Amino acid sequence: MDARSKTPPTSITEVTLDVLEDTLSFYIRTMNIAVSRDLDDKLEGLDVAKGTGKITTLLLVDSHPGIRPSIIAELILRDRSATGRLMEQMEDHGLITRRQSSTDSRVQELYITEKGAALAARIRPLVTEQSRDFFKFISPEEQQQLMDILKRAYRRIVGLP
Amino acid sequence: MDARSKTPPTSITEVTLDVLEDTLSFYIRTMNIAVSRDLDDKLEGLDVAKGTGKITTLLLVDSHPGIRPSIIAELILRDRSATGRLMEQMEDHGLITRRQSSTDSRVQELYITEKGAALAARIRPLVTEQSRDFFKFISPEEQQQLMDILKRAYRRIVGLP
DNA sequence: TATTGTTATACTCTATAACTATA
DNA sequence: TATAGTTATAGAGTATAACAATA
Repeated sequence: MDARSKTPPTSITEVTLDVLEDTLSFYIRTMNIAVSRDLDDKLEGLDVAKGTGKITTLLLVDSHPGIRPSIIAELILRDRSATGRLMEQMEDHGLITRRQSSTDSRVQELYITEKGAALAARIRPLVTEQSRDFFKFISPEEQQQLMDILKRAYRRIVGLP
Repeated sequence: MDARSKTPPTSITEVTLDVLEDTLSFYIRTMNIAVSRDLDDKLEGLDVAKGTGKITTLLLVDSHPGIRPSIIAELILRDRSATGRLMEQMEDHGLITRRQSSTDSRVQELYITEKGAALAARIRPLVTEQSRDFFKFISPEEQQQLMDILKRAYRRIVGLP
């Protein structure tokens, strides 16, 4: 059988997504676009909007003073070069500071600034709320299911127990 | 209480993700990075690697001859300008052709080429397999659960019933 | 020899706005 | 006045490779 249609579709309701209809990675990828766009809107103008990594970095540095860029790199799934540029950008914005470690001069220690701490405090509720609101039409039980499974996947991929 | 640690962590296992630990959008965004990277690897050199949209476009045009760019734009969550550039790129690669509609000269009809059809046939199993393999460590039942929920979210966002 | 971080490059995506042509 | 598609631009992310300094 062939799913090919005879006349061109004139509305999205006449379209099927071919094999993507049942492909989990397709939904992850498209939902990422939607949820990231919504998050950017909610954080507009806030110095951590746009792109993945800024929020995680800010919260990690705030919660773990002295954390190293290479650890953040592993957790946000970026390489060291991308992470380095991210740190530089956040330092330029006055959110974090970088210090050379006294015990191993190759490594840097990251510390939050006052401005960074204030921003962290401000975005924590926003980030939580955005996720909850965005998935509002999915029941809390299913949201939890979804998160449990994805959390397991994430932890496995970054190498957490 | 304060989750702040006293000494800098030296391994990712000593780190907690702050509020992101329980934030669904965080996991969607990070899993997107991982799954997209893996998909790019699996499709390396294949003219549809890199970026979301090329695969969907190729399969949609193959399954729905004469489909319009604006319909594809809605389904891949891009605006018309981004979609237009995507169409141009795929036409340059000889995968699709664009024709002006005879009934409404504003709209274009997209058609697959021989080369495009061959590529579509080739990637269909690859795309399905990639998703299955990538989430192999999650049980088939849970994969299905995950997909059902995300599919519902996707359909709601693009405005499908 | 491995690790941490830097630099450079080239490519792609994203968002916005202004524009043409047609309905 | 609304719709389909184009063009231009600025900002961001991504991948890769080569590099310096240190362990």
